[in-house]
Amino acid sequence: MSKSLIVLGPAETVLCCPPLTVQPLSQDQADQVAPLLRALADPVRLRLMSLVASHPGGEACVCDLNSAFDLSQPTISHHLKVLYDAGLLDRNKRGIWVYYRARAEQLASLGALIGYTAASV
Amino acid sequence: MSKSLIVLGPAETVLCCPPLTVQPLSQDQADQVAPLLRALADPVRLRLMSLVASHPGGEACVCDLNSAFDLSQPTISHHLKVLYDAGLLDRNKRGIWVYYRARAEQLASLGALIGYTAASV
DNA sequence: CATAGGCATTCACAGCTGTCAATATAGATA
DNA sequence: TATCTATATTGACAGCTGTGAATGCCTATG
Repeated sequence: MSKSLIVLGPAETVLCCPPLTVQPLSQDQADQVAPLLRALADPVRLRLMSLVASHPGGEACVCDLNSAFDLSQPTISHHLKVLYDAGLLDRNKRGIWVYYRARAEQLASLGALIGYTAASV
Repeated sequence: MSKSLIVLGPAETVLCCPPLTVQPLSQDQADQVAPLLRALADPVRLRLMSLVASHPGGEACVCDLNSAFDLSQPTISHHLKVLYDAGLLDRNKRGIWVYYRARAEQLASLGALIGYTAASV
């Protein structure tokens, strides 16, 4: 029930909300949360997110990500940008290479919003 | 890490997956999960979902849902169908009225997949 | 400098999505 | 049966989305 302040995107701020099962979302809240889900709601971006999030060190180089897909480099770059703009990935350029890091707090917030239950399936 | 069998849609079955942060999703897994997120990734459907899920009794009548939006009845019906087809809502017709119920297990699975963390923000 | 490699951006296009008006369907009731 | 009410379906359309080809930008290294 306690509302938590989470950081969104390069410099945005969003006041988030209790779990779906606890209280109806306001239209404003829904308008803030939906873009995060939209960003995740694509098979390629889901795989990108899990590749980055589960990578040793919590970071993955784009060079590694490109090779995991049968898609063009611009397409992968586009998907990474969508995740970054949504505030789900951090970007970090070191030398020639660009590294992305998952924002665990954002994922945790989203997860708690959607299904906050101790009982497993 | 343990894979759990969850029920999807009117009669579908889906083998689900460990949290994004634990292990990369396979393409097949991503293809199965993405539609669920797509269904949720709309402000209207998010509000519909939370209205139903947080309704006393866990059930909500369409007649109540329509009045909560500034949208036409067919549009609400369309969004409910999307959530139903994705396996996130159950439908139940009693007399003239139709009641929808949230599938808590599905929401819990999705939530655990996205952000399974004890640490709050 | 100049060149090469890693990644982002632009442009273009087919396919999908949210919306409403019109219409259909199903159940209750007269 | 006829009619009314609640919900679903169909058809149409503007706007968005995922994709690749071509190109640009930055950084390291000759």
